[in-house]
Amino acid sequence: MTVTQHQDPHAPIKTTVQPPEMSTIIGYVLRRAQLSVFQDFLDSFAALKLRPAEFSVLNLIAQCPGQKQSEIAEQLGIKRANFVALMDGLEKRGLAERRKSPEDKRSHSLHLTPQGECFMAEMFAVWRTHEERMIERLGGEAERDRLVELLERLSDRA
Amino acid sequence: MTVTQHQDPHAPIKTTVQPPEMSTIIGYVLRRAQLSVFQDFLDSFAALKLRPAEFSVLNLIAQCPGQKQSEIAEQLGIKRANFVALMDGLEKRGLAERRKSPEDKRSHSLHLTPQGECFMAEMFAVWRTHEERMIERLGGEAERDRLVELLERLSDRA
DNA sequence: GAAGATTGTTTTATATCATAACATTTCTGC
DNA sequence: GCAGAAATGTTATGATATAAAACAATCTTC
Repeated sequence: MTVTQHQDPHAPIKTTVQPPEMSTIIGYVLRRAQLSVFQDFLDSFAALKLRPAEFSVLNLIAQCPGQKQSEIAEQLGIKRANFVALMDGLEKRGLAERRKSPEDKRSHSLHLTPQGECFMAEMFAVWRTHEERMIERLGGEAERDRLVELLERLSDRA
Repeated sequence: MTVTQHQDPHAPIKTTVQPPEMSTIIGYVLRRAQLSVFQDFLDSFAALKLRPAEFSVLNLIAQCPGQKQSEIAEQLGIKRANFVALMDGLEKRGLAERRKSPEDKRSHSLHLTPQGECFMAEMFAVWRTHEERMIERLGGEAERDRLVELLERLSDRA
């Protein structure tokens, strides 16, 4: 429904610009999609009590164990101050641990615990079914690839 | 960098699943893109002191004046309790107003003020340059259309 | 060795979001 | 018509996310 439907066709042309349809606004559609995908993620991981940020941290530690706290935090765009509580949680649950680095006694290098390694198997299984569901929404792997490429163009800033 | 790079090729095959590359995880790439686009939006609208939610509300009111508060809120996925303060702000700035509906004395119908109409012109000008910048990042209008279509498949849930 | 930068941490402030409760008004079933 | 249920806007409250400032310990630079 647009404003013009209510305007007298013989009335002088309005100087106000036409409001853009919400469904064409990139940021809006992007936000809605992100919320929807995150909701599915949260539902999928409710039993494991794992948040997206925690998933990402565990995944990054698994990919490259021994990285410093601030390195992991920065990769995810998390301020190091806010990363502390997140890491405390993972440590309290026995999934990951901080080790004092001998070379740099300021920093903590992050590792998975054996329990954490075990947890990852469950985590990946849950994640894969979630991801398959998203790919199904998109229509297939090809569409997923196209989407990811377009999204990376949007975020590839300095 | 992957875990396999550090594994002895003669070691027994690890039973742990390979961690997925972050850059292939739909939710992650989606979130990063959304943050990047929103950041550009926030920078663009810093002078006008307008947040994405306020932009959307003004836009929806302009598209269809007279809608109830809860209708606007629901379209944007905002809880009506949280919508109150948002609308208070727009009203205090003289951009929009609540009118008591004669038919339903519980509800408020929302309208732009004359000042609000005037503000919309500035708002659209700023928004258009922002949107053009995002389209440029994507590579053109065709890419924007493809992206929007894929994103809508992701959020088209009940 | 001194000055400055880095790392992890605590504290604080702000924004976002969900939930519950409430008064007023409307709707529904009978 | 009326009693109970639902809708609407509002307030209050708690949880979560995010940002910034300050600090101690450590490292780097000169």
